[in-house]
Amino acid sequence: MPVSAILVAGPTASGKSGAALALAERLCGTVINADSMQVYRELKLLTARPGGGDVARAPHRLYGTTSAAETYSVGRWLDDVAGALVEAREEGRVPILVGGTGLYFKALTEGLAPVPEIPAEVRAHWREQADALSREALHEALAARDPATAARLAPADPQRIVRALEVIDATGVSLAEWQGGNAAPLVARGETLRLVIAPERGPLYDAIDARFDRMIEQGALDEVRRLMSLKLDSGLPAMRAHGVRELGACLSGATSLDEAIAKAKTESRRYAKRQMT
RNA sequence: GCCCAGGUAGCUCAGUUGGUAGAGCAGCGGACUGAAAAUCCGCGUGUCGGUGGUUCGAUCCCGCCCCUGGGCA
Repeated sequence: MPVSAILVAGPTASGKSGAALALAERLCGTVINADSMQVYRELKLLTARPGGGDVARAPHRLYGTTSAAETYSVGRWLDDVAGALVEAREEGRVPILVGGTGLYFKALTEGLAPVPEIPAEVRAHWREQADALSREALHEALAARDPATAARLAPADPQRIVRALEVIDATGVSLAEWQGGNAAPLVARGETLRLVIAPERGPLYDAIDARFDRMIEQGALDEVRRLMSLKLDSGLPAMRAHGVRELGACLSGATSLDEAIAKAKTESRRYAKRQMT
């Protein structure tokens, strides 16, 4: 059975990128990003994006390709990956996908519901509603239009409820129905070699802490200062990267650096825990 | 040395008019279909600082001791 792609997954700070790079060198591969945050150009240090030395050793794709002012998504990633896969194959290189975003791997190997792009006005409208309404009211609004999807969602889960609302609003079809028929996956599960890096909890947490200290030494504060100077909407995905809010609070004088560092480390640890489940 | 205030979950603290205690955060388990580094769900036994005493019964009241703040010498 042919292996059409290698997938490398694992929690943050587990050494995925290094492993992928080593494989790429040995197998004549192209490293392709499967991380939702490493796509943002302005976030290099905080997302531990592969640097110049790494990029020189093997081709890297889909890193730092998007402005932090944009909202990236699984859908966009699938489009981008499709191109990167074609390119790698044409060059005779093995695609090595590496990243911590489980949803991206899932969409890659299982396909995604073919929901059309939702107009920006519709998305903006429901996001405003989410801020304006109570959680219960938002859930009731969905139940009135799309009882099937509403029944599957927790009333306290505004993010998914907003998504369901914008889909029924823009397409007239229930999200539950859309999700019943996925588009064909880009790579079949059986044709992939899947590597999962699963470190012990204790050493992993130590690695997370040590890596964040290194980020600070390398100028993570400046990176956040530059990001802040763009005056972007705090609801943007890039603004939710671990450390952005914490270091931002420190820069504005709201908290001490030690406090910001401790909080950012905690966020990363909690994230690693979620990645492992 | 003396006087005050504290010592309760990993941390910050609440509480029990005496019937062995509970929140937030952390932590742990889990879910997940275009914001996923997101969003959401579930999980609370800890010598209630130590030791004597009063009491049917003490984490709570009393004595002594230890520790931490603050004040006075």
